[in-house]
Amino acid sequence: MRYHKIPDETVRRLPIYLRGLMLSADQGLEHLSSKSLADYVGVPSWQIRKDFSYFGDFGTPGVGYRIERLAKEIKKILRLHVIRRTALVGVGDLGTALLAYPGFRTFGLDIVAAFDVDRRKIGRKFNEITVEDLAGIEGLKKRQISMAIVAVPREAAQEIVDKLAAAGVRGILNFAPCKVTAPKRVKVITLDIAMELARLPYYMPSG
Amino acid sequence: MRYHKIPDETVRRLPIYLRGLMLSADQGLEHLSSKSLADYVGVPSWQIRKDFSYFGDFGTPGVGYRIERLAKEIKKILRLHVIRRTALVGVGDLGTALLAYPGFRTFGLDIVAAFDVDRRKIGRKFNEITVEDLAGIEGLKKRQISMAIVAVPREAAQEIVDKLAAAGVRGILNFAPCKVTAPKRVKVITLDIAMELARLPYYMPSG
DNA sequence: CCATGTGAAGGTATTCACAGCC
DNA sequence: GGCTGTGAATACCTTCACATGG
Repeated sequence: MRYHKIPDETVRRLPIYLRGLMLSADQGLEHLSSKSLADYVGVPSWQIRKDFSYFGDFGTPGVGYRIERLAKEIKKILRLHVIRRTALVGVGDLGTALLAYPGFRTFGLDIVAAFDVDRRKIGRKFNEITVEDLAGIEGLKKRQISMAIVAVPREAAQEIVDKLAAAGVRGILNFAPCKVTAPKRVKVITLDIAMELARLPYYMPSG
Repeated sequence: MRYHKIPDETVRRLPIYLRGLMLSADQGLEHLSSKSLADYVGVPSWQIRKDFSYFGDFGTPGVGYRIERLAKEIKKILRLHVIRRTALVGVGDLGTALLAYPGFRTFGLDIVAAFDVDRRKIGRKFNEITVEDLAGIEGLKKRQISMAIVAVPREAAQEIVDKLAAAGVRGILNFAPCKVTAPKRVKVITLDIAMELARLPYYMPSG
């Protein structure tokens, strides 16, 4: 194996593999072939092997991959080997759902704070998390929170992103349906749910 | 302009453009240059022009694009020119949030039915939609519902997809964090929220 | 003169096929 | 025999530069 930059598309697939590996580990398996994983996650086996080849030799020909070891390595590459303390901004319908969503924990992502402007929500508890006033964002750095989820209306999104950037947050998952800009030191991923649904009809057979 | 297959990546961007165009139309604008749209949606102007070039000549050199006409054409390509009646399966935290989500309407997507197994939820009303028993899925075809959103736990997802496929649904947006299979006549897009967040640390400067 | 539309160039990701190893 | 790892071939997408047209 030689040095390779890991392609973005591979990075996008790594969490898929990771989930598959962790679920297999839960079932008590030790080894897994690229073919089995392929069946499980729905990515072709050659793609899986190619992807893994970018960052090391983890497989044994004739046997497969050592699940435990590979999972650990993928976590390290994705920088998920440490628990990521995450803040949620915007405790509306979507925000509340995200607070309750169990899937983040799987990846070592832990929502530890929630913020909202709405006075009626501040102080209320959702899933062990007490909603705080927006002003509290300033204290994120001290609380070692470096990631945030933005689930506020479109009009408020940019302002919130600015505040988060100022507070030292370095990664933001934005659910608001708009472009937001941030300093280079902050990575923003925008996830617009409606847009995923919007391209579904295009691919539906017979309109 | 000659015949071109529209690349998948372009299809992925079309809803972004569409939203930008509709918002510009709301502001009373009639024409828009690729440069202005670029600033607005965060996609380079040459990419926008290239994307539009795949399906026709809608621009006027020196002036820009006629917003109204282009928006209509994009809707037609994405097959969003008719209202899409959509069913929601799984009225948990996420499902409830999706029922309340205003963003779908923008694209002519209309959630008109909701299903759940939970007896306590059946009969309750969320946002004008009364939750029905899962068995009601069978009647989707008669009700002219051809799309569905799946927001159930992982374990139930495949079974629900099977039911939906049997009921004549042709497009499914799956929020369950797992691979699901469906007949070729049904297009499935899986959107795993946790996975988007999981690749954020990789791109965060300085870990 | 300004902005579109597009060939051509360049880059990136997917797919294949098979050598090499257990 | 079975499965990995990878160069090479292919397909796809992005980027550029500019001819073309209002």
